[in-house]
Amino acid sequence: MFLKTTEYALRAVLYIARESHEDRRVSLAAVARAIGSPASFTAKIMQQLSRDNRIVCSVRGPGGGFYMTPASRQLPMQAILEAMGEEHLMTKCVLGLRQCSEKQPCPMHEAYQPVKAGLMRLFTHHTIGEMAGEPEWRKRLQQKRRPGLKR
Amino acid sequence: MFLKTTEYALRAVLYIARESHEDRRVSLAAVARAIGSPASFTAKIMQQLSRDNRIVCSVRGPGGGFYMTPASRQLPMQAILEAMGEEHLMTKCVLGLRQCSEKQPCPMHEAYQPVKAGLMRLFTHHTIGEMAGEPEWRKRLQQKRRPGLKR
DNA sequence: TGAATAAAAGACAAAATTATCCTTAATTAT
DNA sequence: ATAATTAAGGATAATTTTGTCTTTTATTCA
Ligand code: FES
Ligand code: FES
Repeated sequence: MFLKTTEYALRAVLYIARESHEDRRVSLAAVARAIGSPASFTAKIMQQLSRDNRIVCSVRGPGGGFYMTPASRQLPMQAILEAMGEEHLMTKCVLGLRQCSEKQPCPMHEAYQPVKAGLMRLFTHHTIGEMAGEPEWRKRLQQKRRPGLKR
Repeated sequence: MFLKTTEYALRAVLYIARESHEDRRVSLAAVARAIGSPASFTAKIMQQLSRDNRIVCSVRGPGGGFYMTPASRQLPMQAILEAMGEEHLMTKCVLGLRQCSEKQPCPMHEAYQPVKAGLMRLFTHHTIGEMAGEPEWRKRLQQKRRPGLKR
């Protein structure tokens, strides 16, 4: 579905949102650990996410790290996709045609419509803060290491 | 969503299904033209799709080309994904975690469920032949060339 | 002020995907 | 049989994505 970069971004933002809700600022290392992605790669992703402090804010130096303001936690999930340049995935044609519309529908368009609508709804009708929600069973953000795979 | 390879595959199969319904066999060149993908790349994809004649059948030599049997047109769309090794996309976690299940749901799992179900339904409840259907407005499989982009 | 810390930025490397080209094998028609 | 046609297969290249490493900049604290 999404690029790995974007998947990491979604996981990272949800993690930071949760920590920020408890007024905790988190380091790059902590984010990487929490979402199970390589630290130096995570760094690049965090740069995209904290550009202009649009989604997450960053502070350098001792005790620094990343956090989200209550305001940015009110952003729709879509904002993460936009920051990663993958918002088109919600609206693109399932066959990869340049545009998806009723005007010139592809053979799958009609049947795909509900899925597309669901995707759009998923990312526009839920805020980051809401998705990051508190219930214990919503905590999973890191996959268990695949045994015998270094890193 | 899918790899470009898979998008091409979906378009190619739908095209061939339609032609086969009219008892026409189509050449590689015709397929590439119809779906707007580079011919030599399309060749590779066709190889995957005609391996063991599982989805499309191929015949070499003059007048040769590709076609689908009525039986293979009865296959669910999913079969194309399987042939391309992308069937996991229907069931994978939207955050990219290794497994997606109620047992260990990610923060988006609940909200994502309807989309996932829709995706699965889309590819399991529709046959290739059905998707390739006849109505005029279902004919679009090729995107107009982007002006000023060589190929 | 100076040293330590942590993210930003940039250069580079590896891997996967996308794409091209050339040779081979199968089939048909002459 | 031979030549022509068409897909299969293999090698290689370009591009994009993914990942690493090093240097720089900002911030804090002693
Ligand atoms: S045009 Fe293909 S899904 Fe809408
Ligand atoms: S566990 Fe993430 S979508 Fe199901």
